[in-house]
Amino acid sequence: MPEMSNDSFQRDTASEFVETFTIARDKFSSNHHMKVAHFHDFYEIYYSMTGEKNYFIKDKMYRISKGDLLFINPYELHKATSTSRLERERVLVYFQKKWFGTKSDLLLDPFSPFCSGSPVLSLHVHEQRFVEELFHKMIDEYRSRRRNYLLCIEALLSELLIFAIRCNERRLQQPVEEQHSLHPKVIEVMQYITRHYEERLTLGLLSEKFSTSPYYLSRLFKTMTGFSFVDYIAAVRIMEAQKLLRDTNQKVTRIAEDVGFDNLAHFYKTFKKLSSASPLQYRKMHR
DNA sequence: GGTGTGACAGCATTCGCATA
DNA sequence: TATGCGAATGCTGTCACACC
Repeated sequence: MPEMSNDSFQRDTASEFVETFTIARDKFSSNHHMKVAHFHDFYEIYYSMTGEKNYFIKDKMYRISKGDLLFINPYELHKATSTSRLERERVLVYFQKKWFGTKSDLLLDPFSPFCSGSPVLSLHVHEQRFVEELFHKMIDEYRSRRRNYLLCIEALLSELLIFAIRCNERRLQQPVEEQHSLHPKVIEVMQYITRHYEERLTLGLLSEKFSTSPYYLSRLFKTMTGFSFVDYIAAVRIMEAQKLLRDTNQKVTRIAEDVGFDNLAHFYKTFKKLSSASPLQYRKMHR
């Protein structure tokens, strides 16, 4: 495996704005965590080179270790937490569907890890070498900015996706190994929040509804998902608000109300925290 | 009027620890 | 594994104000 560059870019915040394509390989200590539940409007591919971490995606927790490829769709809620004290090394690829042009059909392939089976592909050693070589070439092109480098990266990314689709197809034909599921109570609570985000939701109300202690529910939620009860509710509400801002012409005040915020000032603060833009700025950026 | 921000008080949530 | 308690933290709602 050739030595890759140590590029880095702003990461693990919902503020990332990726216009076309970004790639980076970086190292970071176990102290580094995503601070909040996290989602964005671009595709993400994560490759783990060393270390271990738990990755919460949508409503499941996955244990990620060396040689694992992870595929995250736009607007999919995710958050990573470290499980070891060791330094970790990873490659991250972010790209927009529109940039990927006609090849974006690969994203919708029935065997694409973006849309079928588990979002995690655990690679054998020879497969890891192949994928790392592709990443190395992508990073080299990305850094050098030589003539037609984006076309070259597009071809390399297509090769990576085709490889992933074939791996996934083979895997789906074999007996499925169950991923790390969340505690049933946590799943129930999450599903309830997703269906009732516009209502008033407190730890007290939900612990009563699901016959458990608020202390225990709060702790269980944090342990299982990596983020707190209130973080999750805020993320679900802001995702819905973003959807309404993109797809409708409703006023911000109305949207805030519709997604469950009693208080407008609080809505603005939470929206900015998770989207790094005010509601109207967000609407302009996504129209 | 609609949008956006800051200060502040009250209280819901989280954390650390203990117990069954 | 599940729960409870006290203390600390920080989220939430209210109000005031500025800008367009």
